[in-house]
Amino acid sequence: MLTQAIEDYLKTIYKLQHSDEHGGRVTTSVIASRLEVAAASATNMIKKLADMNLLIYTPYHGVELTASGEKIALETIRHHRLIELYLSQALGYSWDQIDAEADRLEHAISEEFEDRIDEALGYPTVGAHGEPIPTKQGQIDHPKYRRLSELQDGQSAVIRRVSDRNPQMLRYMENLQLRLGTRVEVTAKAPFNGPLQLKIDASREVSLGLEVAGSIFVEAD
Amino acid sequence: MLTQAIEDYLKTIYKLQHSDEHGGRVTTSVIASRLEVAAASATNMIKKLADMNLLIYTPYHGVELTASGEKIALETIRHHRLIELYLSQALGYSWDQIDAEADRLEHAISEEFEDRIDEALGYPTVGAHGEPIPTKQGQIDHPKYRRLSELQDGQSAVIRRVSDRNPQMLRYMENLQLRLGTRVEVTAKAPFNGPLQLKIDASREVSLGLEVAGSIFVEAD
DNA sequence: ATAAAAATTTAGTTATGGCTAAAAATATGT
DNA sequence: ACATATTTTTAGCCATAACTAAATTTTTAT
Repeated sequence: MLTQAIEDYLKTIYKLQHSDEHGGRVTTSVIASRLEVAAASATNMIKKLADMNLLIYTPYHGVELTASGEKIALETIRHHRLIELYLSQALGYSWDQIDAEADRLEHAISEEFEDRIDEALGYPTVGAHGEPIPTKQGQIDHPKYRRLSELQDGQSAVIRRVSDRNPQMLRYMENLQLRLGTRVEVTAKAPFNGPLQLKIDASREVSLGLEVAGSIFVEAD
Repeated sequence: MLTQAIEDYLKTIYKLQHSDEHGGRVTTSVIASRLEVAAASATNMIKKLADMNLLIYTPYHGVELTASGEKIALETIRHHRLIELYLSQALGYSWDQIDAEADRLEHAISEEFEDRIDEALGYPTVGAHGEPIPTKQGQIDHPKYRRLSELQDGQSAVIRRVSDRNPQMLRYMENLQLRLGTRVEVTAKAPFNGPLQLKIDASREVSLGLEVAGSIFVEAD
């Protein structure tokens, strides 16, 4: 019924719909590249999902999840984020390892498992990388944080979320002790898209490239 | 490469080879019925596994795992039993729930996950139902316990393993507080394969049917 | 406006792992 | 020993979900 592939597509489409990067338009090629499959494979699956009324498909123009498609996506995302948090809190996984493990486990766990780790974690609302965790009823809000790269010289902020796209980058951030809740202050900003100088926890100073700074989401004072 | 189906077949074949019930001969139909697939499906998979050198197949007569087939089977069984124990110890699952959950998770976890729960459990050698847990190197021993149903009137023994085949029966045992390590004494045995009278933990007395008693393995004094 | 480029879909293929029905081999009972 | 029953295999089919190559549609650039 609900195969792993279906859950993966719906989850990916949901995330694309709610990311600012593609202007709301979720096309075949973006889906395909995120899932690392050929565009033709994505077209096939999209048609199948449209037949199942999980999304609305306008050929050549993109897709949009229906209410039932979104429900399944949010359930999958909830599984993923609870598992990620459990791996890091209960089993000592590092930031860069949890996504890959959760990608496989999210399709294998029961509702029972979901409930038990939810309880063990104290009913968290935010995942290991700061993402919101949808409730069991499918409620979720998307707080709009600013990218660290957008801060002006002299501004101070607290890290609220980091992108989980690149494990190597996550490892780099972890080494710098850039964690959720960490206070950072931009002490200098080099021109021509140069790196920014950062004071971490009011103590250490580091120079941070824009790619990394753009992957860190902060709440400014 | 190693699909879920392959791991399931190898695990099942290993267990059948080491169970006393079928006299060592592991046939297509026994495999098929354990996995709840049609006999023709089992034949197909068996031929595939033989091509992969994971087992030796004598058409119309049965299969025997090769060293590499056994290695994969033991890794899968190790995953399964570690997960079962983790579910019951760390997440509070009951005896009857862990097998089904572990059946799905065993194919999804990484070596990292295996190592972490192994450590969290204190490197256990015995699973939640008393089964031996293969080592990472694939070592395992099969202690030969007697069935509670085989004990004579007046004999006393300690429960060392229970069959995990029937969840309802597991729930029944759990309700009676028949656990690993529980001391039991046969106080009476009804003739003509009748039930046996059991004193549990030197206190409560219950009457136990032979089917249940045959699913409990004990170490007699 | 239209030709070239890019994105998307269609058509056809592959691998996995099920299934049923029919054929063949093995086991059983008299 | 041999007819019947049972087990197993073969043959052919189906669904899932990937792929490449070719055709089609949309977008972009002149």
